[in-house]
Amino acid sequence: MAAQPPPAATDPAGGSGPGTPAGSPGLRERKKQQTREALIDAAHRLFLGQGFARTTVDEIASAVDVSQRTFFRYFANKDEVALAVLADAEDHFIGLLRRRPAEENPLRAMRAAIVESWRDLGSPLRTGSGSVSRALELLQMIEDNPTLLAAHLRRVTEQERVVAQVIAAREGLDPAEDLRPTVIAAVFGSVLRAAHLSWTADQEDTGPEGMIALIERHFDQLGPALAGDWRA
Amino acid sequence: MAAQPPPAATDPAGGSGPGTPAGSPGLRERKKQQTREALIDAAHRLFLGQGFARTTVDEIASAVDVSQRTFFRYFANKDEVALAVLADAEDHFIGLLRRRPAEENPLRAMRAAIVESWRDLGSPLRTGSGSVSRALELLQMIEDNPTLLAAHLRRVTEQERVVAQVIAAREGLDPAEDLRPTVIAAVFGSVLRAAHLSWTADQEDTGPEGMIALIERHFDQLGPALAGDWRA
DNA sequence: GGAGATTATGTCAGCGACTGCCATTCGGCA
DNA sequence: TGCCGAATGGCAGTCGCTGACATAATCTCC
Repeated sequence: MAAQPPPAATDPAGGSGPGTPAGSPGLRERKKQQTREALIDAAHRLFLGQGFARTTVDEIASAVDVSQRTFFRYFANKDEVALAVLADAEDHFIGLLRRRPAEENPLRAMRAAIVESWRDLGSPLRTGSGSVSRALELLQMIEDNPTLLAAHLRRVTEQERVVAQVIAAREGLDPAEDLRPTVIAAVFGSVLRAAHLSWTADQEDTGPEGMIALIERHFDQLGPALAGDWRA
Repeated sequence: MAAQPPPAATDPAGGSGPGTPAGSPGLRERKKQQTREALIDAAHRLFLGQGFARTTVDEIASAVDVSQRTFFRYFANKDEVALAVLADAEDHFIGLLRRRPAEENPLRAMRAAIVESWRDLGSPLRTGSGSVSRALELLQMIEDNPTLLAAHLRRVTEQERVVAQVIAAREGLDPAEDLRPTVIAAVFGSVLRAAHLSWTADQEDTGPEGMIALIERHFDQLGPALAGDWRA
C-alpha cells in the first residue's frame, strides 16, 4: 500500500524487473532501496533536529547527495518522506489482519492485529533499532504540524477503507450493501487515533507495551461509551 | 471556530472594532464580510468550473478585484477558501449541540444536533439558496482531491476534539480522566464520514432529506456492527 | 564481453503557493 | 477637517513541485 516509491511519475522502484524471477533483487533494485532508506533517514534526522517546516527538500537531497529532482522521484512530496515508516507499519498491520482466524469477530480481529503489530514494531526484527521511540517522536512531530497531520489523517482514512474491505471479505459481505464493515472500520480508526493522542500527550510510557496498554484501555471504553446513560 | 478570517497574519476581519458597541457592524466591517464572501463565491465558481488544482489564487483574487496578497490575509491558504462554508456549518452544528437538553444521552444528542444542522442548511434562512446542492458539489470535489481531503479531515478531527469537550462538559466529566467523551466523539465522527462517503458515492438523493436519511441509516448500524457475531 | 535496449539520475527552466516589507489608501472618530 | 489605526497593494524572494531533455548507469541477450 505504501512500502514502495509510489505516486512518483516514473516510479524508480517497483517490483523487481520483468526478467528477474524475484529470486535476487539485482543491483539496481538494491541501490534504489538504499537511496530510499537513506533519504528517509536523513529526512528524519533533519526534521527532528530543526523542525519539519524549517527543513527544505534541497537539504534532504544534498544530505544524501542526490539531486532534488531525484528526491521527488522517490517521494511525491515532502510529507511522504516523513510518513513513510508509518505507512510501512500500516501495511504490516493489514497483513496481520488478513491472517487472523476467520472465527474471530471483526472487532476482536482488529484489536488482536493491532496489538501484534505494535509487538512486532518493538521486536529487534524490524530495521533500525529503536523503531518505537522513533515512532513516538514522529507521531509527536505530526501532531504539532498541521500539514503533516492532514496528510497523516488522509493516509489513515485510506487505510480504513482497506480495513473495511478486509472485514467485509472475512464475513462474506459486500461493503456497498452492508454498512457494518465501513462503520466498524471507522470506529476502529477512531479508537486508534484517540490512543495515539493519549500517547503523545502523556510523555511517559514510551515503550511498545505502553502503547499497547493504551490501545486496550481505549478499546475497553467502547462498550461503556456507547451504553445509554453514563451517569447510571 | 472558523467563521472569521482566521489564521491570517494580521487578521483583517475580527470582532467589530474596540469602540463599536457591537450594535451596528460599521462600514469597514461590512466591507470585510463582503470581500470575504465574494472571495468564497468566486473561488467556488472557479473550482467547480475548472477544478481546484487548475485554479490559481491569482485568478480568484482578480475575479474579486483584490490583490493576491489580500486574498492571503483572508485565508491562510487555498484550501481554506474551499472549506470555508463547511467550516461555518460545523460551527453551527456545535452551537446546536450545546443547546441540546441535558437529559439526552451523548449519542442521542449528537445525532439530533446533526440532523437539525442539515435541516437548517436546507432551510431558506441560510445565505445563498441551494446551499445543500452546493455542499454536495463541495464534498464531491473534496473527495476527489487529495490535498483538499487531507485539509478537510484535519478540520473534522479538530471538530471532534471540540465535540468531546462539549460532551464531557454536559456529563460533568474531565476528558483527560475519562476516555468515553473522546471515544464517543471519534465514533460520531466516523459515522458522519461514512455517511458523507455514501452520499458522494450515490449520486441520487441530493436533498437534505437524503443526507439525513443516510446519516440515520449509518447510526443505526452502530449497534449491530459492534455486536459480537455478524453471522448469527 | 560487448552492442543495444531500459531505466535511473542530473540539470535547467518555469509555475504557483505563500511570506515579509514598505508605501498607500481608506474608514473611524474627535 | 485632520489625525490614527487598519486594510490594501505591490514587490521581491523562498520553496515545493513538474516537464523536458541529456547523460550515465544497469540489464539483456548474443
